[in-house]
Amino acid sequence: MATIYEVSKLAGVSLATVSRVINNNTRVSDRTRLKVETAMNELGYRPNSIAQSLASNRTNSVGIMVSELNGAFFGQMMAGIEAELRAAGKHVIITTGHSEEEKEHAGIDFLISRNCDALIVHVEAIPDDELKVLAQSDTPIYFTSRLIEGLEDSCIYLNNELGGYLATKTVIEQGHTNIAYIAGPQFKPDSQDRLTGHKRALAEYNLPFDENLYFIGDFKETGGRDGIKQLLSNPKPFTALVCANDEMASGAMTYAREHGIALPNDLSIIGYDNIIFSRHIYPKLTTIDNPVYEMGHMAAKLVLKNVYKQKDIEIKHSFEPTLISRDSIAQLKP
Amino acid sequence: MATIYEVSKLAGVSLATVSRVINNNTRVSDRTRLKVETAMNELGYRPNSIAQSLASNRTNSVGIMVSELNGAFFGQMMAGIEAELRAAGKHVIITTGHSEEEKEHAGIDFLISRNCDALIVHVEAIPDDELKVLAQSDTPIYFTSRLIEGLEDSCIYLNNELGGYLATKTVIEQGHTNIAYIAGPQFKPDSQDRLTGHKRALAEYNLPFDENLYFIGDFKETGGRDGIKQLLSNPKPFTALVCANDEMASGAMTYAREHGIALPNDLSIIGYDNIIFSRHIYPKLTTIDNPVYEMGHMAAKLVLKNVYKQKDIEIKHSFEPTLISRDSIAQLKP
DNA sequence: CTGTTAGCGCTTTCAA
DNA sequence: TTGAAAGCGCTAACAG
Repeated sequence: MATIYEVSKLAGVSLATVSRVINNNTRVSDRTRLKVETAMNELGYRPNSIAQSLASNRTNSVGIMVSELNGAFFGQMMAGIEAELRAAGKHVIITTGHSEEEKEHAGIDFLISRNCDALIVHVEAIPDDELKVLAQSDTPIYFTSRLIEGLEDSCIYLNNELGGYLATKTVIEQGHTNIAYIAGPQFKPDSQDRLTGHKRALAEYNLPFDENLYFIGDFKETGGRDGIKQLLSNPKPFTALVCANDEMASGAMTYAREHGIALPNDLSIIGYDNIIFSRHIYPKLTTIDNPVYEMGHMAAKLVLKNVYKQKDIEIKHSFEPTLISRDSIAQLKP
Repeated sequence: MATIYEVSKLAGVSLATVSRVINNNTRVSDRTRLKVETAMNELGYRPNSIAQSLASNRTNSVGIMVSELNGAFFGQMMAGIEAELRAAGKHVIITTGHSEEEKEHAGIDFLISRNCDALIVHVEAIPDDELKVLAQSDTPIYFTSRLIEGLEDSCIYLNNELGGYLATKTVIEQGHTNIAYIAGPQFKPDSQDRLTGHKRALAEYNLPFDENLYFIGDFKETGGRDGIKQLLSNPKPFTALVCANDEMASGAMTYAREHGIALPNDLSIIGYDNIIFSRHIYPKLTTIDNPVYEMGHMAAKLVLKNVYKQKDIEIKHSFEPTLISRDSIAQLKP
């Protein structure tokens, strides 16, 4: 591979000049630039990005940590981030945290050690105060789907409390009063907030929160299956089921159907996230839209603005969930 | 951030010695090693991976290119690769090709320019001969889900012809003779092979291939919708529908149900890939298992063995698809 | 507008 | 077993 040195020799200029044309540094005469470019083409020269990074202390790469590489939610998130960053000539290094505190720490350490210019991370297990410590690091770090007190400017988040409220309110307004709830893992802030919203809606309509109608799932299909199974075995009957995400709703629907429960007539179900396949399951799932893709974009923009100093970028930190009405909720006839 | 130089001063040894303990180079006395390690801890020293890369000409990173970041198929692929590589202390740089020739070229160029030690790519648009040229590059490059003549040792692939054959044979054996087929984009080798298998099964049972029962989709839900809509409007009736992937099968199912077609009694449907949600749609989709996760693992192992010279790794280049029987096929009563 | 010259932080001969 | 020293390929003052 040709180096900058060979280019400079062939073009009859100095190293510095070659470097200037590589970096589009303005102060190069057109004639010189042409000479250099010709030499570069002739040699098939391509800058060594490692050397560039070492010398400039910039890698043009941003580290991403998601919980899982597969899974519709994180797919959307990554896609949103990558699209924006790539368009700006930056690239992403992706790693996973698997929602485990230790692995999340390892992932962040790893990304920092790769000299990323910035990090965009979706952390679920590490508590807020440790995050605040991490945020002191030389590497700027931004958080998705999470609002950390004191670090608001580094967060892009969804109003999950509102989403949880919306979901439950929606079924209540269809006449349901016996409403079961399958929550996500309670160490995850998202899950907590959604649950809080659920309780607020209940309270608003003077409905009690009943432990017999409550189950904590794992945010996966199995959580939905296990949840509805448990709920069905409790003494308390219910006509509606609110799930803290679409995967669990899907799992619950499959189980319900297998056990002769007609959907949505015998049981109304609402999900959360509006992941791609929610409209392809049967009945089509009514759910709460979580604009993950847009949030991914915004997180990337935040980096572009703060770290790469791009101008004219508007940042929106807080996103609002919206109701997506489809076919999985039946109006309860009195 | 502390550098190796400061560590060497504090430990009272040379740079070279510090470097040796970083790299577990054997020839260091225990006493010296201890001194150095103490100094490293004291300074909170962490090697600068960029500098390491520049000096050693090794980045410990492997570049991955997939078509999409979201999508169940690629999620599985990435997860398989990353899990294996990460366990070996290597990491991944991920980029996308979007199944477009130009973008795929750009993606590969980009990864090479990042000095990846190797590439694992899922290319769909670039033709074989260009791939052979790319394979000459200094950066070793491996291919998933594709068999390129002359580059067999660099490929991890599925026998898609067999899968296509299996799918169609399965519905034939349930008594169906009027079988529609929704193919994937025909520039993709996978799609071609699956179609070839379909035709072989047809031929084996002396069934004609009828253009009226054939549609080319886009491998997405919309392809399935558009496909079945078109097929239904053709004069030729059919009792079974073979889809070249699960997404399209799902789209077709949704459309069919919306139009009063009972599944699977009025129409049997079989998919391909066995992506996660295929078991959660209704009716549960009978499909052909595509062991993407395992293939991802294997691609990573190939890199570990060939590039990082790890011993005792068994490589399997060719994978076989298998039938996953679920509920979307009905036996045709004569 | 262009060239000179220090490094960036580390690895890797080569000698000792 | 250890150290000295020459780069890896490039950027970024600074001087001209």
